[in-house]
Amino acid sequence: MKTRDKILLSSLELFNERGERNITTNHIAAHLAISPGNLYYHFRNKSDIIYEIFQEYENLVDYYLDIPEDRAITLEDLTFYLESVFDGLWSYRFFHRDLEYLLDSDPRLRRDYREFTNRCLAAINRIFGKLAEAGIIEPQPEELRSAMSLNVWLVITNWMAFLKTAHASEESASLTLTELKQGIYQVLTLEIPYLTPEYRERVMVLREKYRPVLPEAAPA
Amino acid sequence: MKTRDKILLSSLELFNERGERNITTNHIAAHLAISPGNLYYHFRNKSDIIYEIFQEYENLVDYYLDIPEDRAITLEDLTFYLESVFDGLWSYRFFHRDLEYLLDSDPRLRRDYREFTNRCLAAINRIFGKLAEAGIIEPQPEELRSAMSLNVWLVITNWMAFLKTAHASEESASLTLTELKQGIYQVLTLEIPYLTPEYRERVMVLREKYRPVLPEAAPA
DNA sequence: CTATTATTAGAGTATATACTCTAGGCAGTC
DNA sequence: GACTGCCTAGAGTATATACTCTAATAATAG
Repeated sequence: MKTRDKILLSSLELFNERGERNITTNHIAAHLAISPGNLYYHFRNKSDIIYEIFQEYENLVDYYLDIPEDRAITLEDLTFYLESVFDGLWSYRFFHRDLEYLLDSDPRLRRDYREFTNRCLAAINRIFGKLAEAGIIEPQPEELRSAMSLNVWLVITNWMAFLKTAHASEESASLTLTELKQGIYQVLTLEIPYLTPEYRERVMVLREKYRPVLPEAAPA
Repeated sequence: MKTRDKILLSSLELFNERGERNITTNHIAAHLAISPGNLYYHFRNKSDIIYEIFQEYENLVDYYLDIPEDRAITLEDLTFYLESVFDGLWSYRFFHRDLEYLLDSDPRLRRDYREFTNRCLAAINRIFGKLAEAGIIEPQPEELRSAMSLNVWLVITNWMAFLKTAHASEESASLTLTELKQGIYQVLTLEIPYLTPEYRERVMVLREKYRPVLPEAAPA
C-alpha cells in the first residue's frame, strides 16, 4: 500500500481509538514507523489529513443514502439505510466527537459538512416520503415531515455521544458496533405513532431486534 | 468579587465564546489581568476549574427540573421546563462541545455527568407521566415512555451542535439564545402524535412560537 | 549509464501549554 | 511593631506540538 494511503488509514484508526485531540502528527508517523518529514511530504498539515478522511466518510454515506427514484421502498430498504448509516458513523466515529473544533479550524470542512448535513436531511425526508407511498407510515404534511427528519438526524448523530458519556461502563473505549446500532431502536421509536396498521407489527418486531440490553440496575 | 469567583466566571465566559480547547489557563489569567501563579493558587489545575463550573451547571438544571409531587402539571410548567433547560444549555454551552474529551480527562466528571444524565432522563420521564395524568398527552406504556424520554434528551443535547455545525451562517459565533430555543420546536414535534384532542391545539400554538425562521434558500 | 523526479530520514525549531517556585505585599492581631 | 495567614506577581520550566529543512536514497526516463 502507498505511504499516503497508509497515513490516512492509520490516522483514522488512531483518531477513532483515542480521539483526534489526543493524536498528533508525530504519533501517526511513529505508529507507521515513518519520519515526520515523510508524513509532511504527503500532507501539508493535519487538517488536510482530516479533510480527506471526511471526504471518504461523505462518499460512503452518500453512496448508502442513494434513494431509488424508480421503485417503491421496502422495510428491507429502511433496515439497510439505518444499518448503513450507523456503520458509517462507527467507521468514522472520531469525526463527530470533535466536530465543532474541526469545523472551526477548516473552512472547507465547515462548508462541505453543512452541505453533507443538508443532503442527509433531504435523504431522510425522501425516505419518509417513500415510506408513506409504500403504505408503511401514514402520509404527513411536509412541514411535519421536515421536523421529523431533523429529529431523526439529531437522534442518529447524538446516539454515540450518549453511549460514550452517559452509559454505565467506566471505560469509554468499550463501545461496540452492536451497542451503537441500538440507536436504530431509538430511531424506530420516533416512527411508531406514524406506522400504518398493516405494517405496525412488522416494524415493532424489527425494532425489538435492536432493543438495548440494559447493563445497569444490577441486583443489589 | 473574590478572585476565585472571578476565575470561574471568566473561564466560563471564555470557554463559551471560544471553546475550552482554545482557552489556556494563561489566557484566563491574562483576561483577568492576574498572574498565572495567582490562578494556580486558587485552583490546582484546569480540570478543577471545569469540574466546579460543571457543578454549577448541574445544580442549576437540577433546580429547574424539580418536578412537583403534590400537584398536577400544566402546559405552563412544560414551557418553563423547556425554556429552563435551554437556558441552562446556553449558559454552559462550552460543556457539551468538548464533552467526551472532558469526561476522558476527569473521572469525577465522568461519574457525575453520568448520574446527571440519568437524573435528567428520570425527570423527563416523570414529566411525561404527569403530562399523561394531566390529560395533555395520552398515557403510554413505560417502555415506550422511556425510549421517548431518551429521544427528547438526544434532541435537546444535540440541537446546539446542529445549529453550530449545519446552520447556514458562516461564523459559528453567531449563535443566539433565540435560535437555541427553537430546539423547543423540535422537542414538541416529538410529542405531537401523543397529544390528547383537548390539548392538541394549545400545544400546536405553543410550538408555533418556536418555529425556526429559515435563513437559507434566499431568492436567487 | 545519466539525469531527473519521487520519496524518505531525521535532526531541528518556534511556539504553546499546563503548571511551579520564590519572594513579597497586605490585613488583621497581639 | 512584629507576627501570621492569605493572597499575588512574575519569571521560569519541562514537555508537547505542528511543522521545516537538508540531505540522502530509491525509482524512473532517456
